[in-house]
Parts: sequence; C-alpha cells; structure tokens
Amino acid sequence: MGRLVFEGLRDFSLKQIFECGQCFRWNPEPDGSYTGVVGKSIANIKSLQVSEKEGPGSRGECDGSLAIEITTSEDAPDSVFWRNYLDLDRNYSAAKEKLTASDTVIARAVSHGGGIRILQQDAWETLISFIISQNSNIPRIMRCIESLCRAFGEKLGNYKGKDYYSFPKPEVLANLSQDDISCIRLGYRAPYILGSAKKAVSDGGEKLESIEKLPCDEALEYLMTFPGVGPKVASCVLLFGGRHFESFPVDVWVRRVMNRLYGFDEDDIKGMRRFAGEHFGELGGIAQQYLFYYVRETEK
DNA sequence: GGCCAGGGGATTA
DNA sequence: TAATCCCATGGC
Repeated sequence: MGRLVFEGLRDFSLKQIFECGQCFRWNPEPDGSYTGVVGKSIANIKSLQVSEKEGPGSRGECDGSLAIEITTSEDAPDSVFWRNYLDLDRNYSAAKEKLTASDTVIARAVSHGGGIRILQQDAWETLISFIISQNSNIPRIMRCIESLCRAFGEKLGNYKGKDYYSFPKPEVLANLSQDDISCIRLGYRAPYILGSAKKAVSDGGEKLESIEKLPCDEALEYLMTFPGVGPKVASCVLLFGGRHFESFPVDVWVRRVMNRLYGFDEDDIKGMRRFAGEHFGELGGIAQQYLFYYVRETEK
C-alpha cells in the first residue's frame, strides 16, 4: 500500500492517455480516476488540482498534479518507474510546437488530444495485446485481454469491488494448448499468441526487453519474426513497449485520417510511412497518437 | 504484388 | 437474416 504524488505537470489528460488506444487495461472509475495493473500491482491514478486550459490549441489537457495509489506491496513500482511509465519527463509542449510549426494540418489533431502521453509499457504485454488487437475493435480487445489475464494470470487482489489479475507470463502461455485458450475466443489469433509465447520463451526473457536498445529498424525486423506480427503490430510494440518514438503505426484509422487531412490514397501505406519519417521524424509516434485520437473523436 | 481465409462479435441493411 | 466492419497477417 502506498501513495505517490507528482506535481507541476503540463500537457496531461488521464482520459486522453488511457483512451487513445495505446493501452487496454486501464479502466475508468466513477470519480474520474483510472485503475489498472502494472506488473504485480494494482494502481489507481487520479488527477488533482486540475486547471483546464482554455482557448485554441488546448482541449481537455491539464496542468496540475497526479496521485497514484498502489494497493499491492510486492515489487511495488516506485516514483522512478512511474515517471518513465507515464513519460512525465518528456517536454510535450516542445513536441507540439515542433509538430505544428511547419504543419498547420496536424494542429487540428493536436488541439483535440493535447493531453496525450505515450505510455512506456511492458514489451511482452504490448506484443500480445497488439497481436490480439489485429482486425478487431477496442471494446473487444479489452475484453479478450481481460479474459486472458483472468484465466491465466495471477490474482492480485480486489479494488473498489473488482478483482484484478496480472498479465500471464510467456512461460504460462507457451505451455497452453489450443483447447486451453479456446474459451478466450481469440479466433484465428489464438495460434499466433501461443506461437509467439513459445518463441519468447525460447529466445529468452531479456531478448524482448532489449528492443529498446536496438536501432528502430533492427527491432522492427526482430519483432516481425514472431508469428502474427507484421509491420503494424511491430510498430505498435516499438512505440508503446519499446521506447521508439519515431515509430509510426499505420492502421485503418491512421489511413483514414491521412486521407482526410493530407489527401493520401487510403491504400498508400508506404507513402504515409515515408511522409511520417520525413515530416514528423523522431516525433512520428506522438504525431500518430494525436492523429488517431482526432479521427476517432471526429468520425466515431 | 494481389487476393482472400482465419473467428468472433457488433452494427447495419 | 445477411452483409459489413473492425488498431492485420500469412499463405498462395
């Protein structure tokens, strides 16, 4: 049991961070806080002393403080962990200025999701989560991951009336059969999950975590050696679980928004990637999240 | 490179 | 009830 407070935050919106599609295990509480599982800990994150910004260029993001309540003690993540996980030490104001300076188009997207931050999640959990995400929708992705954790994770405890479970380790999933996981209803993704778990085990535990130390293109190639992982899933893992901020995942929503805002043909995925690399550079991942959040807000 | 099956579930026709 | 869509990939 512990409580951490982070003060003096800018460009920060819990709703945008947890509902922009980068994570699937943070659930909103009636009081506006979010509860989720990190490692073996249940955590509740709440905004304090919120002052909403006004005027053009900001919608919903806040300056203020953040309180994190951690309800399990075993290996409880400390403040260093949380600063990294929530990407608190990155200057998003500077990133927004850089993105919008030479591009009036993305300014529209930034003005809708200016409180987004890229979470620094666990690579293994991110890998499996985005294999599950393929050709699906966010509510179902969240249900599948929840079922997987409930069935094969460790029970961590109860918080505000709900039970929470850890994300199952590679060794656990690697030893399951198709029959074992048929109850999760993952469809054709099930053999991908088992195959990727087996590969993660045989490659060794540290190998997946090492993608953040590899050059972006090498890490992408390595991730694509996992069954069920193509360029889209791999680039999501690079961004959300591998600290590669230049990664620009192109999914159906990004194809849509690149068509609406920049006039790309929706099938010109290569063109979009090239454009992102040249135009957004090392901020590609942050730009992608602003664009994704914007198109989902405006075309629901 | 193009095409299409893989499962399942929600939404729309 | 049927068709379509959904944060794609793999195999042909």
